[in-house]
Amino acid sequence: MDRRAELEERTRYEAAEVEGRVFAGWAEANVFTADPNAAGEPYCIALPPPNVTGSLHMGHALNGAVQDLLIRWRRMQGRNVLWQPGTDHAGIATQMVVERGLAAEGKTRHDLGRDAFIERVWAWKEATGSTIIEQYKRLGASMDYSRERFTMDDDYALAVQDVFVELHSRGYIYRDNYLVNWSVPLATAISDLEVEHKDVNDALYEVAYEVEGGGEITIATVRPVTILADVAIAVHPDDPRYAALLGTFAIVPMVGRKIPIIADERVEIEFGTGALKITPGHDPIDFEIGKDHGLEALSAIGLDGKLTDLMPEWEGLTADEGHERVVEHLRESGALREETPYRHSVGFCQRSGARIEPLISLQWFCRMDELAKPAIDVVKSREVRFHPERMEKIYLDWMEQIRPWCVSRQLWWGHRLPVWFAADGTHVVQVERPEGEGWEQSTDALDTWFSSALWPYATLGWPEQTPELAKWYPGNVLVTGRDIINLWVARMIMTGIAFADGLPFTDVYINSTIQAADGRRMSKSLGTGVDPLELIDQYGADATRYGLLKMCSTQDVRFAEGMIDEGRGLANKLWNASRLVLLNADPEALPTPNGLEAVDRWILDRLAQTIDDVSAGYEDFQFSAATKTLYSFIWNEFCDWYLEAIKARLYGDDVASKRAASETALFVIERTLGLLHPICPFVTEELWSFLPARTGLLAWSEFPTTEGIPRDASAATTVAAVIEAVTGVRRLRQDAELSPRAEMVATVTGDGAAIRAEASLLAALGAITLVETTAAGPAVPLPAGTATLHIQGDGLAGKLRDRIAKRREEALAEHKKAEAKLGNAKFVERAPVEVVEEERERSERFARDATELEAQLAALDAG
RNA sequence: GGGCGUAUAGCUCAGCGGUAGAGCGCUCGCCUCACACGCGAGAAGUCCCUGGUUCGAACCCAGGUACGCCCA
Repeated sequence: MDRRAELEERTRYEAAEVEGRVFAGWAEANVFTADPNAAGEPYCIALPPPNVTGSLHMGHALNGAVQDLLIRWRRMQGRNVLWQPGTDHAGIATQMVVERGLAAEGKTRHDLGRDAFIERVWAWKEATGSTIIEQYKRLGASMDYSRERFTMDDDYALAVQDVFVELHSRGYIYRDNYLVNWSVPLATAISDLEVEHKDVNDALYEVAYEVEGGGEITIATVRPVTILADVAIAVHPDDPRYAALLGTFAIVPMVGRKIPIIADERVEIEFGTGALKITPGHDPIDFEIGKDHGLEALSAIGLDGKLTDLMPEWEGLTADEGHERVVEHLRESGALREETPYRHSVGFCQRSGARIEPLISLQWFCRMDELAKPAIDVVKSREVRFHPERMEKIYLDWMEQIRPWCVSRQLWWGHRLPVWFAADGTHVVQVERPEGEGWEQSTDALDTWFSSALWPYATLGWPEQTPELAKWYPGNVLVTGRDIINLWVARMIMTGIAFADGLPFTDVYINSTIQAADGRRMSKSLGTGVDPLELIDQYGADATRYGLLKMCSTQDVRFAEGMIDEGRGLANKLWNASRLVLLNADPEALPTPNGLEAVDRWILDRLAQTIDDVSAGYEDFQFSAATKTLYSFIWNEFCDWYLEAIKARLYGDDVASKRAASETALFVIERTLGLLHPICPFVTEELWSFLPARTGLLAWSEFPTTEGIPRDASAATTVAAVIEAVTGVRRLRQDAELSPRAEMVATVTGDGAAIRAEASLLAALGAITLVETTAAGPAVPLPAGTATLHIQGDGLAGKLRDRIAKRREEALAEHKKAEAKLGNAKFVERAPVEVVEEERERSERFARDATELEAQLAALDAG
């Protein structure tokens, strides 16, 4: 079947039929493949590497749509683009996935041993690790898939180790016994950013401790089980209630330990009883206070989550069981004075959902303050810009009070620390195994975010000076979600400055968070998730991309499927508009307009404006605005008016007129496809293949500019008058209950030369025939302000009496409003002259309209 | 406890000093030779509340109310 017949047959745009084929075409032509030796100013985006265990969710889809828009747009502008894909190894998540598989076989990772387990993880990764990257293809993402990287690739792993060693040698990385966030089920430390805080209903217990030498002191606690590890009681130095007790000792209930009563300004006088039990082994503030006062840290709960031998008969109980026993014991002994419901915020492990135990353990930390300093400066100086701008506050707030980062994890899957222990317990930090016998590598793995912090340059081959690194680093843009700003954006900037000698990107676009339709968080566990792949199946990738980009501006949004549907509608509309033109255009016509009529000049003027607006939208990260501009141009201007206006010319016998219409329409379509391509790549590429005289793929074509497109304001005025006339006549037909296609005869009064010249346009669009007569009928005022269209027809005015009366009321009301403004001396005096002038015109126009309508009513009533 | 954001048509959202907008939904009329995933017409809004600034406020400022999110 030839292409024309094919186009005739395909009366709907079928995304499912097109997308796979078009994508394969791009792949075959290597459109996405980046070449460091190619010409063009470099432009680089590193895909924030999704978790290797993940599958595409709405956040990824939006994120991918934005990045692909930028990349396709820049590619069309002739930039040498690289969009770098890949995944991160997600230590905890991946280990959990593989352990679940083992559990199904009745095994644990300990049955296999570390090496065999890691082999098994690799096997899993080889089998399913590229799932999410494959899913990005469904979205049309034009990443260079040949460069897919993984944070555990051999050379990447070396880069990670180099950074660790370097940070250690600069004195940033150190090992210490410290209170960390401990996840009992995962048996590992986690960082502050992996802890989620939630409000929980607990109880506040007031417990009396005996004071040596008589009396007692009552403290308040939400975790009485930690009493077993108390090492002091602290009160505020200015608290008169306890001044006399300072320097004396209290006796810890149950265990009988003698502990000092000390003064510390960090105690809140108003909280509880004002006396704070100090348990450095289980609370961050207590840990600090304990350190400053030289107190020992005891642990009531061990790393296994069970009670230690501080109370030998309870050793091995779970923390919850221990809590019950302690409360029971305190109650029976009479030490428990008060138990009141208490709601407070508690940390939970993001991955396992378990309550975090703050526990002391020996971990590796990275001091961040010095790394943060230059990274703060580049944001404050706007070398790195956040979009929307206010997002930089989140970054700066965190960076300016940054704390040491616990980088070690007690996991098997991940980058093992380049730390080597000798038999005597001493250690060295270096990449290579040291010479000699008996060295054991640290069993700890690095926090996954430690390795992903290097993503923008380690994927380019750093620390080797590769052509890729030379070409694409520093990079341009990072597109991500707000929750990632501190986990990632901050760390990429910090390490980029410290190691790669430049910024990983200069713009950070934070995309909206998409909430479920009911305003809740979109999540699988809540069952509120929407699968973007299902949307792509149902509506097509173009529609999904369009909808996501339309939905998201600078604030969070509720998911609205209607926006996706709107995208589908637009794709179909563009498809059919193109069919109309391609199937009916002069076969000799090329997209180079000549011999233009007013409506042709009008649509070209509108096209030029659209090119400016869309380009500005892409440039300023205003993607939602760009989708709206394109929608209204394509649908409401090009289809609703221009195509309707030229149908008669396309079907008619006037060769020159048909030729001009064909050329103009083809030209507008050609440019529009280019403009829309970054948002809807599939339908535009498919249509491109049907254009006459095109070369190559749209994805590689030049992005439209306004160069050579004539601007014509007077054509815009004329067409606006025609549109007003046609709309007015349609309204009259509806009100008079005439057929929508009824031919109408009209006459123009007033200064109507421009509209008289467009008689054929009025006929084509509105079935209106202009005649010269003095008979006045129902009036349609035209926007030029001085011309009026009078519709001829027996009895027509009578049918329209209500409408005429209503319009008169409206005109009077508007006139009155304008007069009131003009009557205000201060307005006339202080408002800009244009505004006053405009108001004057409005007033006159409404007065004229009202008079005209009044006369018609009078004529009607006179019979 | 600290911070950020949002309240505009039935729904989801634009607009951010000078005549209240879109899509969907709704009402009415159309199978008009690109599209019924369509075409035409229409109804629908104390722009959260109270003050203030201004000739003029949905828009700026202050306070309040209600939601949402982030950080500790």
